[in-house]
Amino acid sequence: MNLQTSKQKFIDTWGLLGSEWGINRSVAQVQALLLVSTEPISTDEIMQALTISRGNANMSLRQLLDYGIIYKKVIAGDRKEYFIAEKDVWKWAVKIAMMRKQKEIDPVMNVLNELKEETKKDKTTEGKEFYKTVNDIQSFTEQLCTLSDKIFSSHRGELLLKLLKMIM
Amino acid sequence: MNLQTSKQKFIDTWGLLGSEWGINRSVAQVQALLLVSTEPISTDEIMQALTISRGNANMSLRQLLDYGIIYKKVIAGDRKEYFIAEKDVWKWAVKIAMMRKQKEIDPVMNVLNELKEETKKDKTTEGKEFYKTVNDIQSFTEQLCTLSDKIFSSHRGELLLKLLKMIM
DNA sequence: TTAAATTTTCAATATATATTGAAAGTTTAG
DNA sequence: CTAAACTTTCAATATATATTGAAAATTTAA
Repeated sequence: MNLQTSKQKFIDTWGLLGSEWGINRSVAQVQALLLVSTEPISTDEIMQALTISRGNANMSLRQLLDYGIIYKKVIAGDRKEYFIAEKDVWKWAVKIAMMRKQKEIDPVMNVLNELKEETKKDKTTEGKEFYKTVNDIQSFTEQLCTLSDKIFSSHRGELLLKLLKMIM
Repeated sequence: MNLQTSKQKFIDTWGLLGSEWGINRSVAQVQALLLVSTEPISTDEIMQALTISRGNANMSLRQLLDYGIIYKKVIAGDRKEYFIAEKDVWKWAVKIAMMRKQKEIDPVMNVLNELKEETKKDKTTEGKEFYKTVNDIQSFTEQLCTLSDKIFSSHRGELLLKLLKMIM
């Protein structure tokens, strides 16, 4: 298998994983393509490499720029925009995790807190059971978020390595 | 807001979160409904409570049973099947995490390992760069999986609590 | 047995999500 | 300025995913 085929396999696999985890396939593929590109590439090159439309390529690039996991790169003497990927896995993984937490976990946590507040004073068995269920999920999630915040906010995972050593 | 309304809000929120993370909305809602039910409930009651079809209710229940996060409950003198949820958040969270790792992460890790194997001997700059990219992702993921395995395999999160204390 | 109750299956259908592509908007070289 | 190069937008369309519902299969009470 040659390198180009390997790169294609990487792009396809990454796209599939994304779609299984609620990240648009094209977006994941564009990130993958940029990750395995040695040179900055333009929208036209992305369209060609992934056989996607200009609109799709543009929207995927904007989303990745918003996430802060790819960058624009100016090429002297060329009007086109070129793009490169953040290559440090830690950096981009942290950004994706933070973004998804903020966009999807935090709103759920807010609802759970509201539900706790609303049922706190309910003294029926049913009310107390509901409160407990919500509270269990809420405090479990909070613990996981706290731990992952700590791990991700420590530079380049030194904390993770320390923790791994500690518990092995 | 009364308890029934709160329960409905919980079910809706849980269904939305599921769909954002690649878990079928109905499946997530059925789990949520069982989590907030004080009594075992039947397929018909689920259909009515969530206004979903018999086929959908049945398939969602089978999936949750497969995951091992809900159980069948026999009610004496009744031919119908009744269902209850695993209420221990740790237990069901671990099962969901393990299942998704096996189904979605492990196959990706296998591809990454294959790609490393295929490009290990490539001595071109491009080949070495690709190898590094794949290796970075692969070893990062491996570290996270190792840590989460340790946390999740320790009973009811005592390890998580220990880790949290340690790093605060 | 057998027939009513219950569960399962899956082709048809509906819904949600992703993608296209061309028109509109913006930027820049000359 | 202005026209070509380039980017963005978004209604139309295509694709993927979820859901239905009725027929088939299975189970069980009598």
